[in-house]
Amino acid sequence: MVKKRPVLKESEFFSKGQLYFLPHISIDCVIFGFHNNELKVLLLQWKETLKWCLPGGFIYRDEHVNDAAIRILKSRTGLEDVYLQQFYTFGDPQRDRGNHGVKQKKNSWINDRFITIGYWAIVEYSQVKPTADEFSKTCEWWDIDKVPKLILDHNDILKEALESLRKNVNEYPVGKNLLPPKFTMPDLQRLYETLLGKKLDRRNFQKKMLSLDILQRLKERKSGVAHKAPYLYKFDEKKYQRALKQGLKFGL
Amino acid sequence: MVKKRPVLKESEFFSKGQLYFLPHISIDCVIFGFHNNELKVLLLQWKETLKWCLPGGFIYRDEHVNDAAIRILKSRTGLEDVYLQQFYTFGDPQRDRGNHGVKQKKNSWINDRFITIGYWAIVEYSQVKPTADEFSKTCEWWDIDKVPKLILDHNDILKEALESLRKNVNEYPVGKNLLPPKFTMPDLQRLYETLLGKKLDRRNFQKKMLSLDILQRLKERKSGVAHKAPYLYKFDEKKYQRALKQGLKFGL
DNA sequence: TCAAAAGTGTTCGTAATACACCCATGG
DNA sequence: CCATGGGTGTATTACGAACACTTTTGA
Repeated sequence: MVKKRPVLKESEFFSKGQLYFLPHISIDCVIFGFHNNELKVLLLQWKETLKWCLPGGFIYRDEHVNDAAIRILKSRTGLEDVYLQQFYTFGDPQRDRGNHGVKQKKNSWINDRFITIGYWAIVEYSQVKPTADEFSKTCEWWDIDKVPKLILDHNDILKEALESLRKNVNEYPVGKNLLPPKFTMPDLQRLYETLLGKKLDRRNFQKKMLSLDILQRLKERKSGVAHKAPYLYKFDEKKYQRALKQGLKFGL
Repeated sequence: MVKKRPVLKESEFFSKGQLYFLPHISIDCVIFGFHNNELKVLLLQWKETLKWCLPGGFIYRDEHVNDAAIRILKSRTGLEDVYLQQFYTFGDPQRDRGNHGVKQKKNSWINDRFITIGYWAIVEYSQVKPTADEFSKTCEWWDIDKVPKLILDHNDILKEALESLRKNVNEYPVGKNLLPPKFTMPDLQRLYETLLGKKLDRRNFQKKMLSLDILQRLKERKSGVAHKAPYLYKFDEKKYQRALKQGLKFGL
């Protein structure tokens, strides 16, 4: 169980000269969603500079790094129990060499060198309530192809996260996390096509997905659509969990 | 180019009360070798407690984390330019919960909580000169199946490293790094069998390896062996590099 | 009524798997 | 001289890729 932590304002980061957080170490989260057949990523905009960045935060001195990532994720999305994956730790001493830094206060601990631990998460778009933090003006979804220049090395981090996610696509059924509970086969295909960046054959795709034996076709069809109405599917929870344990391969 | 760093004794870790290294962050290296058809890992033994651990170290305040890993690796093996891979960052606040800690000096910075960044390396066994550091008595190769209880969570780290290495086996030709320049096809097969933990068919293995078109068969055969003398192979440097760029799949 | 999208099934080629024969060597 | 390990080739299978026809729907 993850310990509850108060949300601190910057003025409360210190107690008797002692920083609540570990110095020099931060966490950055790349939060992916899927909507309108587009892959989205959640970004924050700084109040003063109006520059964009990945949601991130620091680690309490007695907090598990993974718990810190969960906490940060929850504070920006409102979601718990999401698929969250640590993918790389960025340790360049000049991570701000691109000159998109956010130096704000002189001699602040926040201007020290930071090593950042990168996590990515896949979440159900419609469930997310994007929530800004104390330092930021807004928190918004961005189309992955339209992401602006971010602060520090956050564009690099995003790039690496995407690569890591793509590698996972063939080993983990990401649909469960990125799609709503009920979805159509074409929906699922769009998702994979977007993630993999290539077109897939409709029929072979369906065959492969069904052969994994983790989907359950519902009797209903999608209503109010043009052309022939596609069936709705959902993940069969039991089979899904069983398949996860023994590790399933996609090979798309 | 990696900056040269002096090897500091513990008494020299501080200058005017300022620690040379980043606090709370360490690096641990899992260094793999292959010898006598067995997968080996390089371990250090502490002088006082005689407990074993992974080679590790700290990060200079202005040093790239990857460079720190390279530096640590070189100081324990004498090798540069090895295949080194960051695989996970371990962030449990009670990493010493197993009670195999090495608390030595009270109130020392070294007893603080540490987050450690894990790297694994694959090296050519015969090229390595295992070298102990200031704190350790010896530095030795251990059979991967006979590794003793290590300090802190180092057994976990080793386990994760092995898993990460195994995942890489199918995407990276590890033979080049783990075998001597000249080797036989059975040698290569033993390596893969050890890494994957399963027997492979002799003939299919050879077919697959040759089909990758990165090996070059030499005219010589291995001498002084019982039974039919196997051919020697080496990696064709050009083809090897070309294959690496376009990414080759093994599927073993 | 017809274009566009969805459901279903067949063929084909390649790649993985299984397996058999001959050759060389040291004990 | 034969048991053991190594070199090479072939049959079989499985899976992914390519592809065709029918059905449904709203504009």
